Amino acid sequence: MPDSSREVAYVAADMVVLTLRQGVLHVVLVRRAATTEHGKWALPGGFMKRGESAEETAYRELREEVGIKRSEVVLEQLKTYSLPSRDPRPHRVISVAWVVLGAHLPEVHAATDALEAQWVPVEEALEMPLAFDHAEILADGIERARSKLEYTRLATAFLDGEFTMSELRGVYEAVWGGTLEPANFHRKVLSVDGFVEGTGESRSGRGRPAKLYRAGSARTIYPPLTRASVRGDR
Amino acid sequence: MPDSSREVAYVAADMVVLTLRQGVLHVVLVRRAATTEHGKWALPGGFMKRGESAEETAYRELREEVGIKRSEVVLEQLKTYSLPSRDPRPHRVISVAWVVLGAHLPEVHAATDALEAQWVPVEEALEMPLAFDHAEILADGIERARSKLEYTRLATAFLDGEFTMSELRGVYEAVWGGTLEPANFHRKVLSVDGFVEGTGESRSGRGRPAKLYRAGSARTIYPPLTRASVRGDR
DNA sequence: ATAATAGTGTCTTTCAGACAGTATTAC
DNA sequence: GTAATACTGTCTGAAAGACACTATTAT
Repeated sequence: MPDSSREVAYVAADMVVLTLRQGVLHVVLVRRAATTEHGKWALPGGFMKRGESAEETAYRELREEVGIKRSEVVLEQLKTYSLPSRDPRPHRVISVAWVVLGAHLPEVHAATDALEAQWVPVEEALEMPLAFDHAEILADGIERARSKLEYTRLATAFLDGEFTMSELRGVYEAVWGGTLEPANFHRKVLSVDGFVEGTGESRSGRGRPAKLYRAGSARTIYPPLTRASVRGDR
Repeated sequence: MPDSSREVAYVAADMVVLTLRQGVLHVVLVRRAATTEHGKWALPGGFMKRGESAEETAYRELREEVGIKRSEVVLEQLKTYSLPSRDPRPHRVISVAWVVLGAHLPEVHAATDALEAQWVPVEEALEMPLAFDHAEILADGIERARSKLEYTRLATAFLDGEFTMSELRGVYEAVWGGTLEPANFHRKVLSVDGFVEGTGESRSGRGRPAKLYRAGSARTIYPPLTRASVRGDR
């Protein structure tokens, strides 16, 4: 390539990995072992290797850094962060950020490039100082998850293959913060074509058994569910 | 950087530049002068230079390649394309794509790195074979513009500082394809707090003078306008 | 039976869509 | 005046939110 004024950059994939734990939205944070920003909390992520796409980098780092398998999660590209000031190292590093959603994701363990890795409630994580521009990425990622719940079936990515209506409502309540009126939620979800489909089975718990559903074929929900309907808890 | 398995990449900014011309949505395409994909139609774009962010690259290329000034447009980051197969050259090139919206953008002229540059109606452009993965980027960009009109004030980016309700409706009709019921559109827009604000002035045309509005302070529109309400023209 | 959870019915209000009708200009 | 465009009023139907009520289980 002739023009040496062109920048050459390392490409990182950084991930906002979200799951529900005891009904609370959590995100994975790792404490950095590398010398740059050593000891600081950060989002998990790593560098794109030769021949990889950024998406493959994300999947690989999920497995290597936090022990999460490709089949357990749904990936959604968030945004690319490219300010020269975002990384103090002399070479340029741009970050392609991802939102990663999964059901019952396992405990995370620190791999080689982290001193520590753990699930942190997002409300706490949003208050923590993070390495690089990861606080901004985290905030953008949470907001993306919140808004995508409105008009896509994405909430089902937080649940197993079969789930109850209460569990689905619980996802919305956890991600949006607050409560939703059960009757109206129920009616709304069933009125949207392809959002969920009944399995015919039920699951017994403390009270009346709940019908089970699985994710339907619709990718988007119209008309959307709206955050306007959350009732101010939390 | 010790690990040589890390990929190093050139970073391109490619742009889906949209404007309305005689009520029809148009996009800028350029015919490539470079040897790679020579002569093919492509989205305007170029490589990130040293010390630039990808956003600055986009603004610079807009000016250099198609003669559009920063103040004339609104930029919105679309997505990053990073498949190794997306560029035939031996070094990696990833593209950070942008959607660019402007009012009455000028005729475009081919700069040094293009044989030709012109405004093309998007319906035509979507049918054209384009260089690299630009056909996919274009389709994604159009869809982004269409969906963002629903729940943001973005439509005003296609208009001058002061505009009539008909002009605003014309933006929606051009981008979505079809017609909207004028009375309902009018009522809806005015019912959304901060979407537009009246200037007190009017503009005379062939019929009754139309009140002028300017963009309001709201960034998002709630409840959204919906594409469901377009009446099937086109 | 009671508590607990799941699910239904129904009332009210809001708002979108249709469309008839009025207002203000150019000619 | 007429044509053209801008704007308003009003009816109807769909759907959201509130909430009372019924259903089915475990204990």
